[in-house]
Amino acid sequence: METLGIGALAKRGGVRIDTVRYYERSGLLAPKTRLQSGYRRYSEAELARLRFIRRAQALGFSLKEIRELLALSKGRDVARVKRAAQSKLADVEQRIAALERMRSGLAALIAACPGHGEPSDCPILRALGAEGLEILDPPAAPASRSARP
Amino acid sequence: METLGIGALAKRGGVRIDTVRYYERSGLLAPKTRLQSGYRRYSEAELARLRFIRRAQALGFSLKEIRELLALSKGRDVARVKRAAQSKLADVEQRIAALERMRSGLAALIAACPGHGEPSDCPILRALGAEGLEILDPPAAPASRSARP
DNA sequence: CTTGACTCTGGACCTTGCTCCAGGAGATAG
DNA sequence: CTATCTCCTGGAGCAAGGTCCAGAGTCAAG
Repeated sequence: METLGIGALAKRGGVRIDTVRYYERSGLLAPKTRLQSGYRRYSEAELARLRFIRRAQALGFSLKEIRELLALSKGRDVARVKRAAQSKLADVEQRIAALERMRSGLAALIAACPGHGEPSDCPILRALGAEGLEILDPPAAPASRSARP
Repeated sequence: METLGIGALAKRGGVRIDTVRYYERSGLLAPKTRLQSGYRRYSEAELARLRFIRRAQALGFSLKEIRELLALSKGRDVARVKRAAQSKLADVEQRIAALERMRSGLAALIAACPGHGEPSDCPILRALGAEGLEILDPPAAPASRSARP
C-alpha cells in the first residue's frame, strides 16, 4: 500500500510541513506509523483527514471545533454523534442568517447610492456616519457573552 | 448633551474597558473629547460605532476590514465608496455560499443517520471516517493561497 | 474633607494558528 | 562512498485580538 512522507502529504494537502506537525501536536492528525528512524508515514486516510481539516477551517471552524467534529468518529454512541452534528448545523445556520442580514443591508445601501454627486447624497456614507448603523444589522440576537465570560 | 465615560461606554457596548482602549490604539474608535484630566468622553455616536464594530466582527470581519469599512465615511469619492461596498458585498456572498455548502452537507448526513443502532450504519461516522469527506464540501473553489502566500 | 469608584498610561502576557530556525541524522542517486 | 534530499526534535517568533496589572491621579457623594 502506498504511503506518504510528511512532505508529500503536506504538498497534496496544500499545507506546509510545519503545519502538519503542528496539527499532530494539536491532536488533529497522527501519522499512520513511523519508520524505525522516526520518519512519519501517512496513508490516503490521513490525507483525507487533512483535507477535511482544511475545508472545515475555511468554513470558519476553529481547530478546537474540528477536533470535536473528528472526535465523533471515535464515538460509539450514535445518538450523541447525531446531536453533535445537529448542533454544528444550527451553528452554521446562525452564521448564515447573520451574514444574510448584512447582505441585505449592504445591498440596500448600494442600490440607493447614485455612485456620483455629493457625499451627502450617498446613503452608504450617511449610514456609516453615526446613527442608522443598525441598517447593517438590525437588533436580533440578544447580546450573549457580554461582560465576564 | 449626555456624554459617557469609558466605563459606561464599554458596558453599553458589551465590551471590556481595555477593549475600548485597544480599539482606540487600533484607530477604530476615538473619544469625542477628553477632559482636562485626560478622561475620555464619548457620545451616542461613538456608542453606535462601537456596536457596529462588534456586529461586523461577529460576522467575521477582521478589525482591519472594519477599519476600512469605517474609513469609507471619511471618503469624498462617492464612486469609490460604492465600489468598496460592492466588494464587501461580494465577500459576504462568498462566505454565505461556503456556509451553505456545509449546511447542506451536514443536513444530508443528519437526515440519513438513524440516530441509533450500529455505528457502522451511521453515515456521519462513515463520512468522518476516511473517504467521503467531500460530502461536507465538494471540490468547488480552487485552493487559493496554498503554499507560499 | 474623606472615601470609594473610576480612569490614566505603559507595558507585560495570553491564545490561536501557524512559521521558521538550528543541529543532527536517515534516505537515495550516481 | 558521497552528495543531496528529506526528515527529526525542540524551541523561538509572529500577527491578531484581547486582557491584566501597577502606580498614580480624578470624581462624586456624604
